[in-house]
This record gives sequence, structure tokens and C-alpha cells, in this order.
Amino acid sequence: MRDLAAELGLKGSSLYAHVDSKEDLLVEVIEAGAAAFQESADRAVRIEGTALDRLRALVAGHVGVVLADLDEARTFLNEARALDDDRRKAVIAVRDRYEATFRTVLEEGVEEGTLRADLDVPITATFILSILNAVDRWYRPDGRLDPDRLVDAIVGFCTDGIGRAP
Amino acid sequence: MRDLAAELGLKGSSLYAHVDSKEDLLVEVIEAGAAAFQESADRAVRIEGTALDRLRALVAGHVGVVLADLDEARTFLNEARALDDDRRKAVIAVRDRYEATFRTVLEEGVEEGTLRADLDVPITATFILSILNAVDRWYRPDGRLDPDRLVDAIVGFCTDGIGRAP
DNA sequence: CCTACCGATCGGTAGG
DNA sequence: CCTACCGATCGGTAGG
Repeated sequence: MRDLAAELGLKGSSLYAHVDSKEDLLVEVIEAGAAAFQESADRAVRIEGTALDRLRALVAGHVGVVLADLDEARTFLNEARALDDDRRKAVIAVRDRYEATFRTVLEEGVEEGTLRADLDVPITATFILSILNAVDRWYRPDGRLDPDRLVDAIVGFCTDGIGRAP
Repeated sequence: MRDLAAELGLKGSSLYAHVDSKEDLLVEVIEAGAAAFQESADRAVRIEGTALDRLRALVAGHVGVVLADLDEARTFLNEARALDDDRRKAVIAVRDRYEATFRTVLEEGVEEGTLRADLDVPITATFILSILNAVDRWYRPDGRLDPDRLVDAIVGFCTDGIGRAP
């Protein structure tokens, strides 16, 4: 709290005029992150077209949210464990709903035939989200890969795989 | 330190008869984890056969190390940031070497023709490692997926993708 | 929003 | 390996 206050040019104790507790402040940041991810997913599923189009929009949206505010995204993705039981469960519920959006789109893809018929939807969603949730750990916006190419790379990897096409 | 001592039936201060500092203890655990991952990778690359066989061995080895000691693996994967500069850089160097093993195997796969000729090797390695490094976050050994099936699912996802085969 | 402060916790030491 | 303790840090409060 003293570090945060210093960045605002304040003393640590002055923060308590604006926030009731350290955990309340953390909750505010986490909820802002949760809202950003959920709004992105809600926009993606409204896209008409194939499930693959919506999957691409989910991936692009996730990358966009991460790059729009790295600190906020990281806080949402990694710091919920510092919350007390009730509030942590609420955050996990939001994340579950976000992940369910991916599963729904994958199921639509199987039904419409743009995705493999033998897909294990829950585990596939986990793999795709594993790739997305790691982006903040390694991606450098000033590197050789601009965000659009990153999205292409993720979607291409997931849809086509790395094996030589038979 | 007091919590750790309590699990051993000791007082906090007694630990300092066995270890010089809290960070030394962390380093010991991280180095044990690093050694486990590296030995797994060294075994995998010695496998004769196709690069795909070695990639499968890398994936199976990684999953095996994670499941053999979840706490040790998590400490290696996530807690290096708590180390001071020099020691953190040493851990990052070990992880870089581990990841380089994946890139080497992928390159061999491209050269021998079992993997797509247009593969972006560094980013592909990052995606595969993203999936592997997230396993400890969601996998339950008592769930519906035994470790062999998990390895199959990861390798299948990476090689074949989720798109309908054309 | 600041000064002054409190109680708890924590890594670690001295001395046995 | 324990008792007794220290100095630093931290979340937070009182009172202005």
C-alpha cells in the first residue's frame, strides 16, 4: 500500500480515505479485468458466420484485452488466490463462465462440421485457454510479431496443427 | 519459515541450523525442479526414431515430472521471480535450455518432413510449452483422464489441430 | 491528505 | 534444536 501510494505522490495511510482495505482495492482491479474479458467474449459470440469465425474473435478479443492493460489482465488471471474464500469463488465463477463461452463455440464448430467430429471439447478449450493465458508471460508488443499475426499464429496452430498435412 | 518448521515439528528458528537463509531453501527446491525437467528432456532427445517420437517423449516427460512432484514443479515454474537478480537469471537460463530442446526437436521434424514445412518454430515451441506449463493448474490425477491419455490429447491437439481434416 | 502510531508478522541471531 | 529476542515491514487507525 505504501508503494502504491508513493506512485500517486501520497503517503500510505492516505489511501484509506479512498478504499476500505487492501483487499477491496484488489477486488476492484480484478473485477475490472473480469469485465473486460467477459465483454470481449460476449461480443465474439454475437458474430454471425461459422463457429471458427467466433473462435477467432474469442482469440483476438483475449489478446486485445491482455495487450490493452497488461497489469489488469495479469491481476485478474493470477491474483485471485489472494482473496478470501467468498470473493475468490466469485472470481472463479466469472472465469468459468468465460471458459464456457469457448466450449460453446467449440461445440457449435463440431455440430456445423468446421471442427473435427471427434473433438474432446472440454480439454480442447483448456488447451486453447492455456495458450491464451500464457501470452502475457512472453509476448512483447515491440517484437517481430504484431498482435494480428499473433492471433493468426494461435488460430492456425489450433486449427491446423503442426503435423505435415497428409 | 515458521509454517515450514511446524510441518517438521520444529520451531522456526531451528531451520536455520540446516539452511542459511529462506532464499537458499527456495533455490534448493527450484534447482531440484530444474534438474528433473532437464533430465527428462535429455532422455527424450536421445530417443531414436522420428522427431515426432521425441516430441511425444518431451511431452510425456514434462507431464511425468509435473505429476511426480507437483509442489516442486510449481516452485520451479512460478517462484523464480522471488529470487535475487543473479539467481533468477541462472534459473531463467536453465529454462531457456529446456525450451531450446523443444525448438531443436521441432526443427528436426521440419527437416525430416514429419512436421509442416512452414512451421514458425519458436512460436510453436512457446505454444506447446504454454499448454504444458498450465497442466499443473487444472489437471486432477483422479479425474477422467489418466496421464497417458493426457499426453495423447496434448500431442494430438498439437499435431493434428482441431479443424476438420480437409 | 498528513503525522503519529499500533499490533502483528517475519526473517533471522545469540546463546545455550 | 529450543528460548528469547531484535529490527524491519506491513495493514490499518486516530485525530487533526
